[in-house]
Order: sequence, then structure tokens, then C-alpha cells
Amino acid sequence: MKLDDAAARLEALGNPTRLKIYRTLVRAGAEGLPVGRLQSKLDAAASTLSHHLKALVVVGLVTQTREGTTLVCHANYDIMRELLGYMVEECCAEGSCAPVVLPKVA
Amino acid sequence: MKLDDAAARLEALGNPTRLKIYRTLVRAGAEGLPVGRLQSKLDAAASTLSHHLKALVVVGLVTQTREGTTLVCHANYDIMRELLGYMVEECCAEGSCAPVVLPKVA
DNA sequence: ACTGTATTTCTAGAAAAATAGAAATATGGA
DNA sequence: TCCATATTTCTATTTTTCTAGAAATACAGT
Repeated sequence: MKLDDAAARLEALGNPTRLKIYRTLVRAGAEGLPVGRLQSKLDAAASTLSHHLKALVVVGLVTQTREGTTLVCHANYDIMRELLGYMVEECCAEGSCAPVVLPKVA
Repeated sequence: MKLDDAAARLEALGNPTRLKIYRTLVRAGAEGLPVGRLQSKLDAAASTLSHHLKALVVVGLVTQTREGTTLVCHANYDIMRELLGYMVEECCAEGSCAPVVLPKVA
């Protein structure tokens, strides 16, 4: 992952509303959640939510699949994995190491 | 870690200049780097660099220790660890799981 | 106290982001 | 085709961020 891509993804996550959206989708797992469901859960104006969702989709952290009249949103786990990898990459390459021990997660 | 703290930290990293600063510090390891060294490495105006560093310090991702006339900056690995943990926490709690496999790092 | 180096704070202008109402578009069904 | 529901795009306003020059502060040495 390039630095600018990583920065763009981190920026996308670096807003409370968007982080809440993303986490809600992570919790939802593979089946995802419709936009409308997100809207009621997060209690945001539809246009605002759409705006934030777009920001997450543009950087690849969220994907959307249409099911009839509703749009279902999914967290993209691959991109998240890459982003996490980027964040700890090359740790201490030029100095003594204070190792970044990654947390254990399902 | 609270959502707002996580968002603030991600936002701090979500700027190419600040991400470069942070990664440079991660590479530098435990001994850190003086502000001036960062400035020459990244070729930024001193005031701009100071501004960005402050943003990283405020959210706890970077710490500074004075050594005489120079300020040495260090990546805070503990905070990074917590942030990474937060990002994958509660994966799929409400749905079938597309597991987030964490990357292996030193 | 005076000088030099290191770094921050002040300031201000330009650019970008956040919010949300209103209008527009897309889909499926009657 | 017409309607209802779902979602986005348009538009505008307010707020925040970015950038960097100039001035100020901090420290160590003489």
C-alpha cells in the first residue's frame, strides 16, 4: 500500500461518524447492512450518511451491493488487513526496537 | 479506547505529511529523532512540521523528550497497539464472520 | 548578559470538510 | 405508467485544516 492511499484510508476512518459507520459494518459481518438500517442505527440525516459512506467506499474500506431497492454495505476486511499491516510495517528498521505487539483478534 | 479517541488518532494519521512523520518515527525506533532531523528528512517548513507534530502529540501517538536544546520525538507504541486493537475489535459480533486476520510483524 | 541554534506560537489566507434541506434518481410493484 | 420506498446529488452555510512567514521563546555556552 502506498503512503497516500494509507493516509486517505486513515483519514476516512478519522471522523467519529465514519468510524461509527465502519465499526457498525465490521460488527455486522459478511452479510452487511442496508444504508437505511445504518441510518436508523446512527440517527444521521440521509444526505450526511450518504456523503460519509461515499468517503468510505471511495477509499475501498466499504463495498456496496444492491439488493432490489436497498443498498447493502459491507466492511472490506482485505483492505483493513492491508492497512493494519502498513501501519506497523518496517518497525524500528533504523533503531533499536520497541516491538509493536499486535493484539489478538478473532 | 473510546470511539472519539480512536477517531482523533486516526485523523491525526490520516494526513500524508503526518503519516510520513509518524512512520519515520516508527522506523527510528526507541531512540527517536530530533525535530530538526525530521525537518531535514521531510523537507517541510519548521512551523508546518511543528504544527503537525503537535497534532500527533496531542492524541498521544508521539511523545517528546527534551535533550538540551533539541526535542526528541518518539512513536508511542503502546497507543498504536491499542489503536490497532480498537480497529478490529468486536469483529462480526452480529453476523457471520469474515475474520480479520492480523498481519504478522516484528 | 549576549549569542546562536532549536523550536514554537502568532497570524492570515487558501483550501477542504461537515452538515443537512430540497430536489433528483433508481428500483420494484400495482 | 404511476406510486412508494430507498438513496444520492445538488446546493449552501459553517467550521476546520493546511501552509508557511515572521516574531517569540527556550536552552546552552561564552
